Amino acid sequence: MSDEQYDPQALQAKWQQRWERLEPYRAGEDPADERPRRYMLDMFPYPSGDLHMGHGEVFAIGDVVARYWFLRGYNVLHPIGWDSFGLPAENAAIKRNEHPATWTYANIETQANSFRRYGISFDWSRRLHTSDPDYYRWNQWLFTRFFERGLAYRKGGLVNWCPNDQTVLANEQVVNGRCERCGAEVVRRELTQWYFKITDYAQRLLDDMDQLTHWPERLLTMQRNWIGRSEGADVLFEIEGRDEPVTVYTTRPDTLYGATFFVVAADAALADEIVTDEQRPAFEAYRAEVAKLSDIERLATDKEKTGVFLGRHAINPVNGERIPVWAADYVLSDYGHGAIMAVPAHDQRDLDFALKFGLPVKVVVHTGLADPAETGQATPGEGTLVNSGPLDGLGKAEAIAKIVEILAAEGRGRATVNFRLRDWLLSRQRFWGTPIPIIHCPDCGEVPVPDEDLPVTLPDMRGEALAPKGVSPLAAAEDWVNVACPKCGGAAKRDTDTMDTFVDSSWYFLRYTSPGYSEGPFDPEQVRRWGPIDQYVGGIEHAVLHLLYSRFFTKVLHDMGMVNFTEPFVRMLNQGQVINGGKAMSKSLGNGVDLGKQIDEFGVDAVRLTMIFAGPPEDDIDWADVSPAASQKFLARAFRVMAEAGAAGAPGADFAAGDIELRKVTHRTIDEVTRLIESYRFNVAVARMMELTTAARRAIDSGPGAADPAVREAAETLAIMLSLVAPYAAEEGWERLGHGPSIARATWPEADPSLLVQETVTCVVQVAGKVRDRLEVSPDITEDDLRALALASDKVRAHLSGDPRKVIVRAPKLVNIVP
RNA sequence: GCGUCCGUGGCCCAACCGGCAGAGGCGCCGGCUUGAGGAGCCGGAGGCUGCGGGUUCGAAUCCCGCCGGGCGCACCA
Repeated sequence: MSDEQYDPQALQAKWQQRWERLEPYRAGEDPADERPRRYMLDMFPYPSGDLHMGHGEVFAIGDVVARYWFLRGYNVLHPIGWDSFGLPAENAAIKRNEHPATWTYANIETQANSFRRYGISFDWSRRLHTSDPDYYRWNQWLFTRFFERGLAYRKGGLVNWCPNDQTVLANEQVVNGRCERCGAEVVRRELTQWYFKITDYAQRLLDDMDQLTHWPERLLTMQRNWIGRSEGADVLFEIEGRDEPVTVYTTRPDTLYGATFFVVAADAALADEIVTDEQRPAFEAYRAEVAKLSDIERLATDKEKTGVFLGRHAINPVNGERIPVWAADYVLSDYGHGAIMAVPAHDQRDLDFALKFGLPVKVVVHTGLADPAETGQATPGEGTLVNSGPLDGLGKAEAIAKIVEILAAEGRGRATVNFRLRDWLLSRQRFWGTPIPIIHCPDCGEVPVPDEDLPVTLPDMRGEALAPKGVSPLAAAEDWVNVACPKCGGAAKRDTDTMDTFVDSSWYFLRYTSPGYSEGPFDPEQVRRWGPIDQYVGGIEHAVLHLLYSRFFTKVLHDMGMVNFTEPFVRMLNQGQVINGGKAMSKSLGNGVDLGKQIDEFGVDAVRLTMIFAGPPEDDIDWADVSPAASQKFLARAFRVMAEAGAAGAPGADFAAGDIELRKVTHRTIDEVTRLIESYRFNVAVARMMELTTAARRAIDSGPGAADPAVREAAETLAIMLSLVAPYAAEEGWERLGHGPSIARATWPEADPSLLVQETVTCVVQVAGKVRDRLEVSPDITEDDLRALALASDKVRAHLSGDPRKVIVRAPKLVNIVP
């Protein structure tokens, strides 16, 4: 019976080769192809080495969906590519004294081979690598378009600097004061950098979330928090001795009468401008102190308030009161206007500051709570306005409306909206990325490289030349840097920074629709045909990185008339992590599990099945809790059913002649698995496949036997359903059942409704909520009949002493009698 | 601290709209098979659904409060 042995490695060798020849997963390109289209995408990998367990999970999940769509008859686009620019390649190049491309493309080949073995249903013909000049030239082209529209600009300011990676970072890449990539503490530096004006799209990024009805709620919440919209008012304060008034932003203009001091961000230009000569030494000392703090120290919530008096006073516009102006680091220079009015009675931060420096506290909202000056607890809640002139007696909402009206009439303020979101800092002082296509000309300024000169390719640099020096390595490539200005022809220099690699990934999903296109980043016709992406699968860690940036890019491209939708990803699934023993796998813990070794030991199918069966796709998988060996056992069992059924008969049997009991199981399974796959409960779907396998096994051993058409029907059904998760076993089983390759071209089975109806159902009869009897009844029994039947039951009557008070009938499944 | 999701046999996990707590897997125990082991096949045990209250004829499911955990936010005025 060795013929029915399940030998995963042999099947892999056999079918991987055949699939490569058959290409069953190529997206249909024929414009006359009438099949409905679906676009399935997994977040493309960074080629850091071979594929790891995390990849194994994402791609196994995505493949269930893609393969299901193939079987449902869709024209499916399921592409793969590599996010191949980035720091690790550069670091490897320095260490090995070679070009970053060497390491990068070697890893890509390794991963591509592993993907092929892993049996993912990719359309390999659309493969792309973001580090190819053919790809990154379009980054440059897009950058130029953004620049022309004022969406890419350069400005100076304090930026996040990673001392380990020796480059600046976007706000999104700083997590709790640490570099998102390497974990080093980020410091702040004053630098001139390129930005994308994502803040122009803040409101739309928020509004269009209405379209994202198939995104996980927590992901939307993260983006909402990140964008951080708030409503409030701008209020103008005069500063004694300064001509222009200073604007502050507040969400509580109703508390304006309670402002007892004024705070300017210590690092804001305004502080430096208005500090008096007398206070300057103290201010400068303070500012230097603050500059030394890391983000982690600065943002510690339990940190004591610090600050320094600037020697000046501001005038409260509503009552003319003189209030002292301080500098402090709890006010941020890049939010609002970098200055605030402080209302210590009703804002905890202001109160902490006031109590520390002995500043007055004035209650203007009566909340019924104790005096903040006494308790140290600010009262930020609602109440009735007091000590506030025309606002007295009003509630919060009325007071805000009224004060805004008054301020507006006097030209001293207006209602406004603010966002926490900052512009996207995109320049990086590293080599292995897309050169920014700008030429700096002493006469013409920032001149974009003309489209016909794109791509600006990277100069050939390797090894030590790439070592981080705090400025881009490109600056050292003099032949490359020095160019003629495209406008005036004079001597000029290229910008030496490269783009954040998140630029690359912000539009790659559009390129897949026409990867060879040379007239633009993508063929708008093909994007219309395939887009937007029906299902995207990837990690939640990209919530306010890649997923936010891609949404922004899509909107800009929409405004440019290049795409016909405003949201790129219709449905989003965040898979969980693969962990081991309750902890993330890591080298330092020594608890890593190697995907390749798991596959060597258990086979691709068993590893994939384990990933899918472990639990809901968004849950973490603890590899210590699951059993690839058990998966392999199940696959062997399923395989034997297919092989035995195949050996006992031929395709085309009349299923209707088969064993009715098994047929019912098969069709109930089809019905349930279809629903389970469509609702993404893949783990439960696998459980149903296991049951079907058991039922078929029983039919072979102790029922009608392997030759019964119902057994064949069950086996064929099993093969097709199993192919979503275990393509090798399924494909071989399909062949044993007498079908030609590939199972990817088979049709998803349909349940016969006549086989789903049950002749009888078990009705539970309860007395006072306790089960006392079970009745076999017809599914369409009437309530009255069921009630009579239940009351006639001896077992029920044994628990009744007289007439029941109430009888609840839920035909046909339940009767509850209340005695 | 605030918000949010979650807590079901020893373990991973099911349970449609509130209606018999258990589908599937791991582990454990037993039987058949085998020279033995493994594999295979068949069967079994195992629970106050985190705790306390409430709504209901009926609660794992809905509501409130605790306890424990995950995630997010946390000087953004």
